[in-house]
Amino acid sequence: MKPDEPVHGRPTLRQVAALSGVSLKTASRVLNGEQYVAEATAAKVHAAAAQLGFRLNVIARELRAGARSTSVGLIIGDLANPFYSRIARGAERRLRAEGLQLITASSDEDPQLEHTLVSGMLERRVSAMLIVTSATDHAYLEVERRLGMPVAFVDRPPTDIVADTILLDNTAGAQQAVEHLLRQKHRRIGLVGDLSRLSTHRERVAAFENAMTAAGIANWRKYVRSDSHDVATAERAVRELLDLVPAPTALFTTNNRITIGALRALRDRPDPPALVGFDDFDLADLLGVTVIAHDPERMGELAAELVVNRIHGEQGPARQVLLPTRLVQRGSGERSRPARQTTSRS
Amino acid sequence: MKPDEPVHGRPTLRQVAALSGVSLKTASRVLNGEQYVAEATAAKVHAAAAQLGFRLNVIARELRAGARSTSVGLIIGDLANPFYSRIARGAERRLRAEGLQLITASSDEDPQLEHTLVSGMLERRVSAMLIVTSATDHAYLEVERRLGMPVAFVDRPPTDIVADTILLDNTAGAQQAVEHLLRQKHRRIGLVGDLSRLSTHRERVAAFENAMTAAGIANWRKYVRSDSHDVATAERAVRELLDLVPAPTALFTTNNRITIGALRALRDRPDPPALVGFDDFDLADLLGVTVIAHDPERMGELAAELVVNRIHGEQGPARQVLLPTRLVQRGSGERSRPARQTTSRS
DNA sequence: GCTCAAGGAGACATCGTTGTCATAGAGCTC
DNA sequence: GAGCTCTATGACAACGATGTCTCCTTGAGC
Repeated sequence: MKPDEPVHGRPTLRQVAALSGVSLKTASRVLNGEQYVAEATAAKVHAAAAQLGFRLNVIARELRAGARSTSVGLIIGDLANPFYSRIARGAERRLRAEGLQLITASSDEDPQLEHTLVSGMLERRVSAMLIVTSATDHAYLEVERRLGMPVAFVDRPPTDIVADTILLDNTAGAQQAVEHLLRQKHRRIGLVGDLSRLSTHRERVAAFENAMTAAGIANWRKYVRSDSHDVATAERAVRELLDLVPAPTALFTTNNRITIGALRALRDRPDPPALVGFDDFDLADLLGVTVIAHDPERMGELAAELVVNRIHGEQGPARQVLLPTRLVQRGSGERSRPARQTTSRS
Repeated sequence: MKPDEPVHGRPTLRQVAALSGVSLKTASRVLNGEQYVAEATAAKVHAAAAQLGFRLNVIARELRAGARSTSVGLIIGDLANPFYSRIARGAERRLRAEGLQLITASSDEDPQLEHTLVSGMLERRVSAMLIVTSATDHAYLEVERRLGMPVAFVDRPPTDIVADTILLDNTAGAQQAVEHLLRQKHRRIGLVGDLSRLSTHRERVAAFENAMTAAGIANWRKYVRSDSHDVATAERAVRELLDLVPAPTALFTTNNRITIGALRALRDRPDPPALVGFDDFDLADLLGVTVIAHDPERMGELAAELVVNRIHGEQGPARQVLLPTRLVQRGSGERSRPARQTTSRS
């Protein structure tokens, strides 16, 4: 009487079969709804399964089938940052439509941790990876690509390999921001930026630089502060900028958290500088914050779309998708025009 | 020459063994860092593994080991809602410390979808489930509990089974909100609430009712609007309330999205009512919104902690954890005291 | 009465690993 | 040199499921 011996632990198909007095295979047939099973037999098996609380083991099934698993990995910086969680939401939506399960992990923007997490997911045989990378070394993924593992990069391109990539048009976005401020006669425009390691940051700063230079402004570098990594450090960086003499009359903040840090720094200022932030965010409208908006959920969806196509066998060369940004004027970018410019000749 | 035949697809340990001319088991030993392997052999195997781009199949390993998998499932309403994504973040942090991988899925507050998602995760043999439930029927989980599957409910208790549960002290929180408004002589206090199906909503409404009744206010029911399910419907509900004659002089909104909807509705009002919202949120401080604050990340962490203990074999009865809330005054709940009360006798 | 098709059920191998056991040789002790 | 330990390796079964193949009954058709 071995069959029903392990009273403890989750029942297996073998136990269901034993309890209902049929073979393993017949039990399998019943629970998978295959044909050529007598009704009476099916009833017995179903009863046994219900009694034991049996559930098919999808893991074992997938192993046996040798097919790819039904999960897709996503690495983001921080699940609690709305920018990322929206990417995740978009990806989840698209994947679910394919019966795929999203597995998300936060890297804290740490390249080492990112690598560990990606490896863990690959060892768990996800059928594709979506990565918002913080790393600069992706060589380890080259072999994966050759083995046919679909990998899509989101928001930031890989540096040393070729892969499907979904990016924002950072250059156009930053340009929109700066030109908007320049049109209003701002000349001393501060920039508060993210970790310089991140490509998004670098592109936005480069576009800033180009626009400033094109406008004939020379000393812009003095008003650039990079490497803010959270709201608090951004707030400090903004305070620093505002304490300069002469202070900037406008600010460009390069992501949502930095914009929020800036808002905190500006809270009690009697005559706050103009502000344009990259990334839209909840309540930006109520706070009247002018932003460079885009659609993170769409980005996640598109990234999922790319890997889904690869999973379905698409073979073509790596694709690059560039998503547009748009300037949304809400007041903070249009206020406090520098009436009497002090024509600072540094 | 069968071993290295499948050039395509991910290599298996068998192929690594064949390429390096050792047995399957020896290759396994090398890649798992076991002892009793000659250095030269180990080198050969490592070389072969590197050449093929081999990665151990954790799925197969776990199947073989018969042990529980290293993943834990989490069901939330919506990944893009900061309240939920913070819960996820907290859970992720705690689970990672145990080497466990979080698998998150959004139920859109749909009981049917929730059931499907939970079943899918159980079939994927997660080693525990964390659930922010939107359902009222959890009988199907009773058999799981009996089989030793750790299940923790977060934010909302199960109705028909006993399980580990982490809740906010909704009663105290709502009471804090209402009493705060009552102390300032508000008598016509409106409530805008979530789906009445959700227990959190019902508890908050019940506490509201008790506080109002205790204060001798009779016609409170007229100012209650439930079943807002997003920002837009909440905004509409608030506009409705404000159009009543006499209009409420204060509002209590029962979650973050509803508070945001209320803020939108109040935006252009010359003489906005006082407002206290349940749930803290990003920028509430800048907007001067008085809230009933708590710590969703902590909630996720504690839930993870509970199931981790169960996974480690803890056997005791189900635990109930109640997390405190606190009133954070920021202005919106303290403004516009009803100077001349119109003593409306309805 | 015989053939043949179709329904119904089981034996067995297999997916990619690892635990257990067996084996063989080297080096040591007495 | 018999007996032992220790290192290094391999054969085999097993985890939980399913694809393939085979076998046994029936019943229809002639």
